[in-house]
Amino acid sequence: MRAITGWQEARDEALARIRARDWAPGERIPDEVALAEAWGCARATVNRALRDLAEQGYLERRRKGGTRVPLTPVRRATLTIPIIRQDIEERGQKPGYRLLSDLVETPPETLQQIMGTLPLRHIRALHLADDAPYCLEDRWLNPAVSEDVDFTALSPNEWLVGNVSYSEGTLAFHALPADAAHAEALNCAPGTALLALDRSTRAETPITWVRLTYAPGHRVEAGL
Amino acid sequence: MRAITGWQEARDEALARIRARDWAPGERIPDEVALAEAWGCARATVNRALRDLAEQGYLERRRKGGTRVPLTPVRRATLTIPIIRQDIEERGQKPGYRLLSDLVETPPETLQQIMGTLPLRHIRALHLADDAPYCLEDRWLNPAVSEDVDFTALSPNEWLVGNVSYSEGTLAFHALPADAAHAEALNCAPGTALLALDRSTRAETPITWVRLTYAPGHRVEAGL
DNA sequence: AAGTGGTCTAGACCACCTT
DNA sequence: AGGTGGTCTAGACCACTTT
Repeated sequence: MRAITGWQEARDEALARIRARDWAPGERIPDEVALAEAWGCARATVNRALRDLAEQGYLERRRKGGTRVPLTPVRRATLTIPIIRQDIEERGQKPGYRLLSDLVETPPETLQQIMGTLPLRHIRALHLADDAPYCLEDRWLNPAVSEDVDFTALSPNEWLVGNVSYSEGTLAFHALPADAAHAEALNCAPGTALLALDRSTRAETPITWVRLTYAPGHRVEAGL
Repeated sequence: MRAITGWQEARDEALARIRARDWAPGERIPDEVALAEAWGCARATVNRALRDLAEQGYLERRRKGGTRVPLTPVRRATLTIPIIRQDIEERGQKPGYRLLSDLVETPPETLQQIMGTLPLRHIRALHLADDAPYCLEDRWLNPAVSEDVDFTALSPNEWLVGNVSYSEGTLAFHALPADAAHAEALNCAPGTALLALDRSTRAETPITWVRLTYAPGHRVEAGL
C-alpha cells in the first residue's frame, strides 16, 4: 500500500477496513503507533483520523483500553438550527411575521420549574412563508433579558439569536394535535397532527423557553 | 492574563469573548498567530480551539479571510441514533419485539424513486417498552441485502446495525395522524398525532428505507 | 506497573481566498 | 501577491485505565 498523506485519507482507509469487517465489531484495532508506521505517516495524523471516526460513533477509544469497533454502533446525526426567517428564505420563499400577543403572565407549573423566576413575558407570534402560515412561535421570556424590546416587527427568535445567543440549552421534538389556537394560526383543522420543537435556553440564568409548532406536513431534516 | 494551557481552555476563553461581545458579531478576530502569542500557547492549540467553535457554529473561518463571529449564528445540535432496544433499556424499561408482517411487495412510487430496485421486502414490526407499544417499525429492504434473514425474533433495526451499518443516509422528523394500522399497533385512537422519523440508508446501492412511528407523547431529545 | 490515547510544542509547507 | 487557516511532522509529557 502506498503511504497515506492526509488525515482524511487515513480516516477513509480506517472506515474502509471497518466496513469490510477487516476490523470486526468488538475487535481491538492496532494502536496509533502501529498504524502510523504501517501507513507511513505521523501518529498525530492517525490520531486525528481515528478521533474523527470516534466522534461519529464508528469507533470507541479508551486510554490503555485501545480502540475498538463497537458491537452496536451509535450513529450521530447533526441538526442545524437556523433562524426561522433564514430557514424560509433558503426554501426560496418570502418570509413574513406577525405578532399575535405579548403579555406578562404566570406560566404553567412545568415551565416554572424550568424558568425559575416569575412572572414571565409570554409572546405568541406567527411566521409566514409566501404568506402562508409556516410556524407558530410560542415563547416565554425572562423579563430581565428582554426588558423593553418591541417584537412587533422583529421576531423574538431573531432578536434572541442576535442578542442573547451563544448559550446552553435543550431541544426536543414531539407531535401534538392542533388546539383551537393552533388551528386558527396555522389555518388547519383542530386535531391535525403537528410537529413541535421545544427548546429551552439558559446562560447563567434561564433565558427563554420556546415551542415552535410547524404547519401540517412540515419535515425537519437532519444531516448524516 | 495567565497563560492558557489546553485547547479546551483556549476554547472557553474564546467563547467567553464571543459571549461578552468582546468579539462582536460580524467582526474579524485576531489571527491564530496573534492569539497564540497573546495566550502563550502554540498555534496548533489555538487552531484546535477555534476549529471546535467553528464546528459548533460559533465562528466562521476562511483561509485568508480570517475568522469571524457570524452575524446570525447557525447552531448545530447532535442527535444520537441508538438501536431501539438500547434506547428502551436506557429508559430503564424492558424491551420487547413483535414481528407483524414480512412480505415482498411493490412499494409506493415515492419509495421506488429512493430505493430503485423492485420488488422490496416490506417488514412491519412493533417495539415494546415494559409490554406497552413503543414504536412501529415500517421498513422496506433491498432483498439482495437481507436474503434469508429471519426477523421473527430479531428486529430489522438491530440486524441492520450489526450487519450493514456504516453507511450513508438521510433522516427527517415529521408528524402524522394515526391511521387504522397505527391505532391498532400503538394502541391509540385513529387520528392521534404521532411523531415519525424517516430514514433512508444506502452504501453503493440502496439498502433500506424505514419509518419509525412512536407511541403518542414520545419525545426525541437532541443534545446542545 | 505499564500501555494507550490525549494533547502540547515548534516548525514547516501548502491551499485557498481575498485584495 | 500575499495573508490566513489547514494540516503534517517528530518528539515529548501526561492522564487514564486496565492488567
